[in-house]
Amino acid sequence: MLDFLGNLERTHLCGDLRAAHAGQQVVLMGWVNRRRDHGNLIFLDLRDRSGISQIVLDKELTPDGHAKGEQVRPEYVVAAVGKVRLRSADAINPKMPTGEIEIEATQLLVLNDTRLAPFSPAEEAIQNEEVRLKYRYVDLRRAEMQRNFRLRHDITLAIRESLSRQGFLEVETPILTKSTPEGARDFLVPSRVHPGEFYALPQSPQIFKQILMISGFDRYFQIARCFRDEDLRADRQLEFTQVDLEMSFPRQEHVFAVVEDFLCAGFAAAGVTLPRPFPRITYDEAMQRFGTDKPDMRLPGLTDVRSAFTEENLAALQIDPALPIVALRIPSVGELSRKEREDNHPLFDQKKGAKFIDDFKRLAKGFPEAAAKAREMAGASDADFVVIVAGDPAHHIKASDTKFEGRLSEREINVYSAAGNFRTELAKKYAERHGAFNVTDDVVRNADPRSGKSIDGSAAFHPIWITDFPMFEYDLASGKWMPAHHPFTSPHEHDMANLVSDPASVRANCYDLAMNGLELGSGSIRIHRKDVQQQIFQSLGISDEEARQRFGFFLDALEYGTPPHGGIALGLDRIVMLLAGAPSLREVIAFPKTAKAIDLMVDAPTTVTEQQLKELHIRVALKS
RNA sequence: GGGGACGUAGCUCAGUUGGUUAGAGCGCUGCCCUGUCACGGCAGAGGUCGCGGGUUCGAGCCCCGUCGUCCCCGCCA
Repeated sequence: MLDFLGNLERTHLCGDLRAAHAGQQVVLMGWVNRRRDHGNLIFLDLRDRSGISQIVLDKELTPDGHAKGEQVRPEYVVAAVGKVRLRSADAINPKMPTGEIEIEATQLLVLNDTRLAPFSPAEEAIQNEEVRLKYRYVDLRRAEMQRNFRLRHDITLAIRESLSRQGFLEVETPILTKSTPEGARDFLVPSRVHPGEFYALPQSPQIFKQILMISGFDRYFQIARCFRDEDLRADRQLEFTQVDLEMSFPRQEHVFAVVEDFLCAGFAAAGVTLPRPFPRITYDEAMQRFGTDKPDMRLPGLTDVRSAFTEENLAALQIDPALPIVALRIPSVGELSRKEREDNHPLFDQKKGAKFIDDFKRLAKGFPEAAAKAREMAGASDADFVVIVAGDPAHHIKASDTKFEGRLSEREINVYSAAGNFRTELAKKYAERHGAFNVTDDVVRNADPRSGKSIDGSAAFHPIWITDFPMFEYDLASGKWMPAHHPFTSPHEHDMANLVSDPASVRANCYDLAMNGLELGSGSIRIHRKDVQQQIFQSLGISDEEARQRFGFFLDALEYGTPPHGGIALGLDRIVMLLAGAPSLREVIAFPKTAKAIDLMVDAPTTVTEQQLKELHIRVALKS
């Protein structure tokens, strides 16, 4: 028999009670986390979003409440009325924040019962992701998930406040809009009113925010939902949230300062101090030092070990002397057996025209000096695992040989990136041995978001700006230069003259923010002049007609007094994921989709009725 | 589109070389218990071994297919 709430009002949250509340009359409401029945004495752990308090139901004190206590089961929703009392010294539970007190109940109301869920929110996460997502409402009751979403709220709020303080205005842009030029597949929404025509969901508010600059808003931001119809990953969902911003008359410096301010504010909200300014490196430097444009700096970078080898060495080892020769080092891995090393070989990307040497014993037999010098240059101790990565003359891949003074060629980048990818994969595999990621786990675990205290995150989180990306990338398949970014990215002013003649030499005025091996965001100074925009379209092989059809409205807008402007967008979900120490975005998104793009709780997507299709002028033609 | 891992009770898992009636812990149900907090004790229920097909005297185990979840490549500036 269930009780009505009546006039009863909750006075406190379960997790807030302390010894100081002793003697106070309280009313708590929540879920039965656990029940311990000792016959004439029953303990209930009552849980709400704040935590847990112990309710004592004594048959002598409250025969009625005790009788209800016998009937309740875990996850029943109850209200407990009673007095806070200090526990006797031997009954104190030091493991609980509320362990010094308990509620001596005078009344227990059973507000609702429950079906038995397939798992208990009182426990750790179960392994079965399918069940967790189907019963997401139960999963979200778990303390860990409650913590993640409170963290997400705190971070988002701090970011909003920071941007508002810096003069940014939050403006909402349409969800039903037109295909945007972000390169991913669009989600389309059929128009009922306009047969055969479709809206697209935004991949980002890109064009709208640029137009807001033309409109004179000067500084815009939005915590914006974005949609991309691409396959999912642990760090990629179909819909995700970006901290999106744009500002007028900026130099790159200004964008960096704004981002560093709000990101530090977000980290501070999570109880972590991030030192400023963030370090910066160019794209070429990032490739040389880490073999990737999103370096994880918690591990040693790549070392140029060319000088460890003589020309004869290189010839004997069949290494291309014209390409980089680098060593990657994973600390404290210990000596690997031949089988262990061979198991690692699939982790090396064969398609980059590079080869590797991971058998130092063998190398030392043939080339003792080179082997010793290479290890020494890489700063390797005996326990460190070192791999040499170099160009393979036997597997010369198709790539551009175009080489500009002071810039990396495509081939060089390929060798670096083969080394960088191998480094990342090995680092993941041997994480337990080198322990370089533990510092991040420790900081995340010890951070106390709402305490007002902040712990030093400088060793745990490594933000880094990557600048001076190439404007174009050589596409092996088509043999053409393709845009590396969306077509509104401004080239460097002094590279502008080479746009058509030497596309490979042109650097883009864009930048990425990376942290711990994750791309957090990406932005650029935009093109604000119609003549430059036309040149870019031309060099990208986009015809006037196509440009007009896809973004004619935007080209028009550009002609009406467009200020120089630029901005950036950071993945909010990823920021929260890092600070929650979560292995997947699903842990920080309330209702995420599976790797096959299914929402298991609501069961979406589904077919729709013929009537709905008819109204939308849609006919479905499935491949048989 | 491709590669890999997993799928046995509600959950976490074990299951030997293919061999009788498929096990454990937790959870669940009932009874007992006034100081537990992962309470304890006694008793009990609970299985289409993801699904379909095949091999075999015999399949949880072998083979083929399929479905689902996860991870990765492609894709996502």
